[in-house]
Amino acid sequence: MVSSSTIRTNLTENAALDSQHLPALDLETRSTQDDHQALRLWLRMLSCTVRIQNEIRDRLRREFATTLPRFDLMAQLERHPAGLRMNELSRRLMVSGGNVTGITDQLEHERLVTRTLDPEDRRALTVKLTASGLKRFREMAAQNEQWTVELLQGLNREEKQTMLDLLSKLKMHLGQREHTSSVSSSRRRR
Amino acid sequence: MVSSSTIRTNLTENAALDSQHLPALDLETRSTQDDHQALRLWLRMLSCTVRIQNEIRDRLRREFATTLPRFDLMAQLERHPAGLRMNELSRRLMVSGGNVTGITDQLEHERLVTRTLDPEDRRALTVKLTASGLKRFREMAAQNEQWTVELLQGLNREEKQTMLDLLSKLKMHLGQREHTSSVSSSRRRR
DNA sequence: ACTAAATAATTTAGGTGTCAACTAATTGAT
DNA sequence: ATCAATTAGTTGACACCTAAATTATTTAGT
Repeated sequence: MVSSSTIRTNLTENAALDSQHLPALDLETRSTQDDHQALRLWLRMLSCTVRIQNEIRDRLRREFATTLPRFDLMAQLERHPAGLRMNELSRRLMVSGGNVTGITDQLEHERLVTRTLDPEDRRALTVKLTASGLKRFREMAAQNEQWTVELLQGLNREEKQTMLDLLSKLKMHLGQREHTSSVSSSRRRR
Repeated sequence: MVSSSTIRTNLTENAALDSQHLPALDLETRSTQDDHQALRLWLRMLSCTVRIQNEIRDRLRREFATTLPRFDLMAQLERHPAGLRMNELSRRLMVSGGNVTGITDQLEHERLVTRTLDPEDRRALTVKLTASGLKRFREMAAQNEQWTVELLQGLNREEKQTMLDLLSKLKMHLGQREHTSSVSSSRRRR
């Protein structure tokens, strides 16, 4: 559901010390320990993601003269042959509407997608892949899949599955927090 | 070691189906299965990272009127009170040198860092936090740590540790691949 | 010593990203 | 039926980010 975006976050990891089992700790130190654990996990996650993303960005540029945002937008359209509206793309790619406008402009100019007026709702547009857009995307997608396999080789099948499961859990909780936080934050601000 | 950056990558996850144990599969289908597994893992990782990053970016903007790249650069400087040179910052933040120039410009203008000439090497500059920069950073860092604890609440202590370990392993392999790939890619291209 | 190669930092051009302000169309409460 | 509020999309201003070119300095091979 996310889309190609530039990850930007604080990465300040401190290698080494991956304490395997933490035996009973003084309860007072526990919360600070947990804090550091969360921060370290976040930084390491970000670090890995940025590395992989930078590598894939480079390869897309060198091999296909394109960019990640374009690729991601096309990926969404490939899964939805009937086309998607701008706001749907924005939601799925997790970027702002203005951003989607810009990327769609590029792709339209390259004749890889089309914008068509929605007869149901004259405010809306439907974006679709063109035939050549689809063809181009499939070439890139095949390569992209191989690249991710290569880049994630460091983990074996079981490890990948474990991580996938943990990330699912995390994602679910992030999704839940979404509403409560937007309510509380808008309340906070007015 | 990474720094705040904008993650940009293809996210196209398909919710559901987190098959827990995969019993003996037809060997022929195995490789494709693995491919999809790697791709799904990558997309889910990206999805989670982008969400967390977006949330932290928003909070930094609202509460401190700053940005992630600025925060990340300051975080590096806080760990190195003697200061860092531009190329070191670039390496640690995993962004281009030109980018570091721009962010440093901003922070210097806000009087949060200083650039001083390195007497040892007249090409080089040393960037340091100012007193007010350090004060400001510590306020933000405390909040930032609380935010990450909150955002990663979805995983318990053991789960966070597992994920940290898996990411360490992944990161190590990514680091190893670095050389071989840069060699092979430069060889490929000329 | 001299000069070619390497290194540190900046600049430039262009894509990506945000937010906030805007236009146009639709919805919905009276 | 009307008109305020909402929704879809675009635009503008500005920050970030990269790759490639540029300047200035240092290093190293002869």
